[in-house]
Amino acid sequence: MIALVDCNNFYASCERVFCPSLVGKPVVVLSNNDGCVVARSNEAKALGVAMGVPLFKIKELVATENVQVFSSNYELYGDMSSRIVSVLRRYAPEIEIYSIDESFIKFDGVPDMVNLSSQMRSIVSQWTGIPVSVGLGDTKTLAKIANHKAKKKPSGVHRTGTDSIVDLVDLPVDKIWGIGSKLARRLRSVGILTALQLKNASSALVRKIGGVVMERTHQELNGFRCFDFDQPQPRQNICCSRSFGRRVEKLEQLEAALSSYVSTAVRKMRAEGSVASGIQVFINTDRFNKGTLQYHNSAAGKLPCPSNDLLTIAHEANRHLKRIFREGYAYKKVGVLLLGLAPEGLQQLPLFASSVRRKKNGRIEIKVKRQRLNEAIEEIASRLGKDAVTLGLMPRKKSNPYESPWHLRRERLSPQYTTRWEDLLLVN
DNA sequence: TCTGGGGTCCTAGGACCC
DNA sequence: TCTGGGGTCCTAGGACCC
Repeated sequence: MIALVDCNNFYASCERVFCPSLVGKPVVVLSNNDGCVVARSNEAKALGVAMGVPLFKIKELVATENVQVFSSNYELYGDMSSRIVSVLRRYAPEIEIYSIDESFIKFDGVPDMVNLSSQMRSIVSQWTGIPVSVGLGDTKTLAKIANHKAKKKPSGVHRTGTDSIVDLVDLPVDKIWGIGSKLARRLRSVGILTALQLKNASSALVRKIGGVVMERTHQELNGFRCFDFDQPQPRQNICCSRSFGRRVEKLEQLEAALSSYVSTAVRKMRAEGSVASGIQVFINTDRFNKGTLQYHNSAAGKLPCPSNDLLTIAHEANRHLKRIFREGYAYKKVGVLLLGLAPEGLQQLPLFASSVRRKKNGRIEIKVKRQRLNEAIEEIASRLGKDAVTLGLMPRKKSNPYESPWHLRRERLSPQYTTRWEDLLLVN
């Protein structure tokens, strides 16, 4: 049996834990730059606030209904997420963290799963303050469907079997995990509208319409596991990009933003102990602003040799940016991807690299000085915060973030209750 | 005025090999 | 008239997920 534990309205619930006066009120959490709604409390859903709607489109509703609006506080949500996982681990021989608010748990051979799930659910709630729902099924796909049903039950726990006709008969195909809008449209065109119809369709037909991907989903609906538990793998790619608070036209400002994103991406990569073999840089104008000239382009290339050296990568990124930058556009976004990630130490060294030395003990040492520099940067950042040491291209933090137009808008940010001493709540 | 960010997997097609 | 068969690797693009 597989359980899917999913936090209810996760970001909105996190805000509530430390601000109980929000309980019972409509709460929404916004995407970066305070752009779109990405989480809603039940009360906000009841008011008709749609997932992904831009804030400016619901401004009136926010005012008339007194909707509580928050910027994304990823420091808080990330920390709450790991607390929840640590509670789940007490119950779970095997757990796969699927996203910031969802985990799969393997419970093969455990009797009375429903009872255990209820227990687990109330402990998570008691210890972290976050409400979760638990879906149970023989496959991940069925556990997902069960979770869907669990969300609507007061008990918050539901089991879906391959024989649970009632769970499948009225479930539209696009609500199935792995079936998005495109595949759903193709299925509807051959008269398959519900999960039950898909389950009972022939493998050949499913294969023809949706390829091997949908065939796996089809198998899973019939109780055959196709998606196993993944071991946490180091990532293959790391991407860092942001939309700007305002439009940006100057190359220097794009360079500043890009080098800041490169720093973030390289920090993540180094934390995973990986090196990148290539990078890609992309820039976009504002696709929503039809009135202005549009331009989007990207440039990619291999690094001279696989590396996790900040200065090398920042330099390459900047070179790519210059290749694709065009004068006369109002840019909205820039980003960098680190590609072809592999564990450090396994990479092939360049044949004639002069910077490679062999030490007495036989270990190969690459660019010793640069390595020390990177370690020093990390050390400073870990003690004094990630903005304490920056590349020369990036302006130092200033009192008014809008002096550099690419900075994020985060006007409704709650405190980092659990990760910053200054933000700890005071109890009288 | 204002519309997010970060991933994975699969497939098709091109370039190349013998 | 008629032009093979089997591979690998890479990239771009599409589809999906949260």
